[in-house]
Amino acid sequence: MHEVDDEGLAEEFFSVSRRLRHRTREALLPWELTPSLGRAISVLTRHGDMRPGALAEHLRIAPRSATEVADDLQRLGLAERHPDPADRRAVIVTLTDEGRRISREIKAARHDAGEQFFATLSADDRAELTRLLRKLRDAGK
Amino acid sequence: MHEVDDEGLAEEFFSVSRRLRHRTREALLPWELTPSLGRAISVLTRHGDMRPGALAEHLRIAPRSATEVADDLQRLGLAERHPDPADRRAVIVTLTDEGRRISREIKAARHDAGEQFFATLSADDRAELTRLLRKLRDAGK
DNA sequence: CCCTCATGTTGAGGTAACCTCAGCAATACA
DNA sequence: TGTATTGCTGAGGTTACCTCAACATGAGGG
Repeated sequence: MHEVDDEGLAEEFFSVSRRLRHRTREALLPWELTPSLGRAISVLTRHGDMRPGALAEHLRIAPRSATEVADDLQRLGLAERHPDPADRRAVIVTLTDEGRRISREIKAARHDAGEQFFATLSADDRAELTRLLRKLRDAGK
Repeated sequence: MHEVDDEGLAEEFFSVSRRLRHRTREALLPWELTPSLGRAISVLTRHGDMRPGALAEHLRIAPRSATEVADDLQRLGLAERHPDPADRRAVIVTLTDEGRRISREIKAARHDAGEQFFATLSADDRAELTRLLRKLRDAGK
């Protein structure tokens, strides 16, 4: 019954996070996709085509970095850039048919990987973890 | 009241983890230390001088990467390498006086940063989170 | 004592996933 | 119409890892 060590809490976090990334990477290996591209595809699937800036917001990365993500997706033939009819400065990143196909495939794989990784936890624990993470994510804007 | 989405759980994790890293980095800014060096110092302080291999285990990174961490600490004058008297293949990484001094200083700063980051959570929530992270960390060896 | 195998560290070289800064084009606004 | 803002991207970092292979040393068998 010792007090909670917050420094250690952060360390636990990093440690678990790195392991999770490893697992996710393995799960995506059959498609030669990195975790970050997997996340991007999943955002595009869930929220529909969007501009790089919006993608950046969803992924919580700098706008410039979303350009890179779009580049990679495009290079893999999973996404395309189209001019935004509403604003000639902007482009819209859209998933290709292939992108959508892959998206469906990896969704299952990723779900399994998540399942496996978080399977140590009971359904209640997972719900609890989700609640705690949301709190941390939403804190400070 | 919608069901828990495991894919999202992983995403939450990455998102929160990156934010935590940002915060930690800011906290260590006065000492020009990166989070990973901060962690290394804290391991050396808590568990005493050790060989790179052991450091790698504690940090859960590849042995080769611990060499790099040791390099950086040495370059900053915070650690030194000494031959292991028990095994001439090995070296022992020891904190310098400066290293120990810094260690004490940043311990407080890091604690504060952790405090601040996890302050959103109640004491109970923090305990709960620690429990969940330990479970995840210890799962699979 | 030698041979082989395992262990500890490190050089070389690579990667993912970010970042900032500056520039260009287009839009919004006063 | 001039100025500020917005959206994207080129250029050029950086961090924190990784693998692979070399090299020295140590440990155990015969």
